[in-house]
Amino acid sequence: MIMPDFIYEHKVYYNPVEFAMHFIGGTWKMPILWRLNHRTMRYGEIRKALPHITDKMLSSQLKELEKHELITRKVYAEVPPRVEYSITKKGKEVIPVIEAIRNYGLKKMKEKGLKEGGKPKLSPEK
Amino acid sequence: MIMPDFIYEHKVYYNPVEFAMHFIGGTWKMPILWRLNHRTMRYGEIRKALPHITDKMLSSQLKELEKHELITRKVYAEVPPRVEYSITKKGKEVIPVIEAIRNYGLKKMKEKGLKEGGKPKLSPEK
DNA sequence: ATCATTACTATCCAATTAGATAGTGACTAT
DNA sequence: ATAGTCACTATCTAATTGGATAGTAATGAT
Repeated sequence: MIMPDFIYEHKVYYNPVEFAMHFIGGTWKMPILWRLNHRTMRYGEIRKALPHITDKMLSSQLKELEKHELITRKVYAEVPPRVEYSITKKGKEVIPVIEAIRNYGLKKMKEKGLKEGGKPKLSPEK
Repeated sequence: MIMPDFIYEHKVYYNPVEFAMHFIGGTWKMPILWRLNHRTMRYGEIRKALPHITDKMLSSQLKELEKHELITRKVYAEVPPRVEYSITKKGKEVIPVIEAIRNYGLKKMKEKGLKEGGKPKLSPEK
C-alpha cells in the first residue's frame, strides 16, 4: 500500500511523518509545547525556560503554534504588557508524541553519555 | 528541573527532543526505517519505495543510519552489485516513535483532508 | 565495440531555518 | 527628563538541508 502525496497550503507532503513534522517540527515547537503543557506561561517566562531561544524564534514559533491552534494567546490590557500562552486541546494531542520522542532522546543521552570517552558528557547541574 | 545541555560529536543539544532528532530527523530517515522494518531491501528497492528521493539523499541517509547502527549494510560480491539493507535491534527501538509521529500525521491528514475547502486533498489512488 | 545494469560519488546551487542585533510603544517610577 | 518594563518587529547574515545533474566501476549480454 503506497501512501499518496498530500497537498496542504501549497506544499506537497510525501508521507504522514513529514506532514506531522510540519506542525511540531523545528528546533523550538516541541520544547515550547512541553513547557506549556505544564502550565500557562507569559512570554518572558517561556523565554527564561528556554535559555538559548532568541526573541525572533520564540515569537515566530508561538505564532505558528497559535495558527495551528495548538496554543492560545491571551492579551491583558496592561502596561507593561502581559501576554499569556496556554496549550489547547489540540495541543495536548501532541504531548504523547513528544513523550515518545523525548524518551527516545533521553535513552540515547544515557547510552552515549556513559559510553563515549569515559566521563559523561552531561554537563553538571548548577 | 532544568535539562542541562548535552554535547555530542562537537555539537550542543539543548534538550532530549533535539538530541533524538539528530538520529531520526530530516526528511528521509524515518521513511527509510519504516520501510526496512517491513523487510530487508536492496538499494534500488528502497529508492522505488520512496518515489521522490534522490540518490544523493538516499545514500547519505543510509550512511548516517548505518553509522548510528540503526541499520546494517550487506554487500554481495556480484556484478552488477547487490547491497541489502536491514534494520537492527537499535533501529527497531525507534519504530514506536515513528508510529506515534505517523499516527499523529495520519490524524491531521484526515482532519485537514476533510475540512479544508470541501473536497479532500488526498490525491486519488492510482 | 557498445549497451545495460546496479549502487553508488561528486559538484553545484536553491531554499529553508535559525541566530545576532537593534529598535518600538505605552505607561510607571524616580 | 530619563530610565525601566515587557512583548514584541525588523533586518541582515550564517548555517544547514536538500535537490538537480552528471559521472564511475565492473561485468555480462548483444
